[in-house]
Amino acid sequence: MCSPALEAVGSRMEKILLEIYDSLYKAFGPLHWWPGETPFEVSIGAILTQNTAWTNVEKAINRLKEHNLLSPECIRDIDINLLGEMIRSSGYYNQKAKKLKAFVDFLFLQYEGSMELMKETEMWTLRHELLQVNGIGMETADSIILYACYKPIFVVDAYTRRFLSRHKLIEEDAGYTHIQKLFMNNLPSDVAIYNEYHALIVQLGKELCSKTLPRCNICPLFVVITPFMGFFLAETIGVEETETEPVEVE
DNA sequence: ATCCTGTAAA
DNA sequence: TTTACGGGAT
Repeated sequence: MCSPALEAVGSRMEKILLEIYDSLYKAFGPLHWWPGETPFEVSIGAILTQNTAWTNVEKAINRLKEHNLLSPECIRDIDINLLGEMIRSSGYYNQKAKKLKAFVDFLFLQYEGSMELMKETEMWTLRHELLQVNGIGMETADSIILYACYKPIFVVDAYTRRFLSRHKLIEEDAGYTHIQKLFMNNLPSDVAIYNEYHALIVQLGKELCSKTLPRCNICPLFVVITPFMGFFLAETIGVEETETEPVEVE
C-alpha cells in the first residue's frame, strides 16, 4: 500500500475485519482450538480433517491413541493398510494413510522426526517445504504452521471464501492467496488472533453461513457491514436489488 | 472436472 | 434419500 487512496482502503478493511472478529467472538468465542494437544497430533488432525467432519476425525485420532500409534515413529513404521484401517472413520482412508506416511517421511528426512526442530524453521520457508509433501496443500500447510507451530499465518478455507463472498468483500472466485493477504495485510500479525479468527469463521460457516439456507436472520454479522448490506440482502434473502428503493426487512 | 470415502444430519 | 464435511491430486 503506497498511495493515500489504497491506504484508506486498507484501514477501512482493517476496521471491517476487526468488527467482524468482535461480532463473531461475542457470538461464539472463545473456541480454544486444538487445546492441550501435541503439535504432532494437531498435524495429523489437519491432514485427516480434509473435506471431512471433525467428529469423524476425532474417532480416528482416538483409535490411534488407543493403539499407542500417535507418534512419528509409529506412523512411519506401521503397515500402510493397517494405518488405513485405523483411520477409516475419517474417510478417504487409503489416500489419507498415504498422506500421513508422506508427512512423517518428510518429518524424518528434514527434521529427524522432531516437530520441535521443525518449528524452528522460518514460517514461509517451512510453508514452501510442506507444500512439497504429497497430500499437503495450502490450507493444510497453513493449519500446521498456525495450530501446530504457533506461527502467525492465516488459514483460509471454503467457509472463509463463502462468507466474504456473500458480504461482497471478495469476488466469488478469489484465490487462496488473495484471501490470505486480505487478512494478513489488514490485521496485526498475531498467532492468537489468527487462531481464533479462523475457528470463529468455521463456526459461522457451520452454524449460520451454511452452503444452502443460510440463517441470516440470526447472524451476528447481519448489522456489521453496513455499506454492503444491499448486496447482502439481495443475494441471501432473495430480494431483487434496486437502484433507488431501499430493501425492506420486517 | 473427477475421484477419493465414512458418517451423521437434513 | 440427499447433503455436507475444518481438501488435494490427477
